[in-house]
Amino acid sequence: MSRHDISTWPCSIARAVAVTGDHWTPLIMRDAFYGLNRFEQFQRSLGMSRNVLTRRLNSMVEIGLLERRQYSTRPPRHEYVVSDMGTDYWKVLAAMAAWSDTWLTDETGPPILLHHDTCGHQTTAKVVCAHCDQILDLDHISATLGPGYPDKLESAARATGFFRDDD
Amino acid sequence: MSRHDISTWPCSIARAVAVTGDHWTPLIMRDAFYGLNRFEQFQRSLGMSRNVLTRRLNSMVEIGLLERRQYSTRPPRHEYVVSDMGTDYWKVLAAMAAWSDTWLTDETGPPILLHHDTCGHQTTAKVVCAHCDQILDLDHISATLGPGYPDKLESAARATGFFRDDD
DNA sequence: CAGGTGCGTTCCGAATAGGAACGCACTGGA
DNA sequence: TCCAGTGCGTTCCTATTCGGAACGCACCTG
Repeated sequence: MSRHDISTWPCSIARAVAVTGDHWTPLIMRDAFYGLNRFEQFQRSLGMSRNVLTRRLNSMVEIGLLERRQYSTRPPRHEYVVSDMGTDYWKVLAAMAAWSDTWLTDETGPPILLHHDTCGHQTTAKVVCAHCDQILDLDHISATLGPGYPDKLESAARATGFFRDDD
Repeated sequence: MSRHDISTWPCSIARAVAVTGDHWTPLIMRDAFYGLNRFEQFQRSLGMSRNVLTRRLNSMVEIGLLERRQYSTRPPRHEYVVSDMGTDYWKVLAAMAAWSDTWLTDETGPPILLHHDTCGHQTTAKVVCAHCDQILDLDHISATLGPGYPDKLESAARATGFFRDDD
């Protein structure tokens, strides 16, 4: 593990990046949400190297984003279905798509539109406060050290000035 | 460019991944949101290789996530400040942190808590429909081809069965 | 029995990341 | 004036990963 291991940092974002922060994982999840679940489908859809896909699928199963399910015993064949953890990752992709459609789209408009069947309208994702439903504006957010922050690093973290005192 | 170029795919997620989908960009943005804006600060905070940081900062400026601003002429020194595009990327990180705190946290709890100054409560991000404010549940979302979808690929896309017809 | 499909594995060359050292312009203190 | 320290990169080398092509193997289908 000479490669950087950020999965144990006391930072939610670092932990998320450690498991989903490569080029393929979000795209594999996207395809899985679209209903793809077999090796060959992912490979054809993404055009990625087969050995890399093997590795990625294995680690996504290990992480818990996907579950490997056998659909044939002879020959043994598996499909990869989205777990609860994986389903919840949808919100990250939705936020990403909303950002992308705002900032990376040319004048022709977004390539794909989302339709919210519940309300019947075309939609994009909005990220709001889980408590008051207001948009989570960076200017009105502050961070405090949480229970999972390692004690031994606490004083160093406070020295950065990032964090307000706990209430 | 023998390396895979996904930035021109007709997919909002692929485009987002193409520009922010490496290990460091989300973490640099996090630090920038915390108020860091100089080379040395990022390097110390993240412990990453200096040449990689140079490359990443340059491409983030080129993409538009950060703006390079000179704060000293002799010697020429720049700082990297978050652009509007970068500020809006906050929602992706917030969604990522919410996901991470749900699924990647051990029993001690999340390392960092967010406090929403507007409503005065501790909070996490929630991803909702921009139109009706209901949670964007994957089961109630369908996709349609948007105006930016390349015509030449349209029939192939429809053949996948992913997309409902446009209204 | 020949060809096709599904799912990998293996091998190799190319690209990238990481680490350490260096360069250079300035600053601040002795 | 000199010397250490800081800020911001660049350069060079090695370790790792990626992409692509080929191969293997078990089945199915005509």
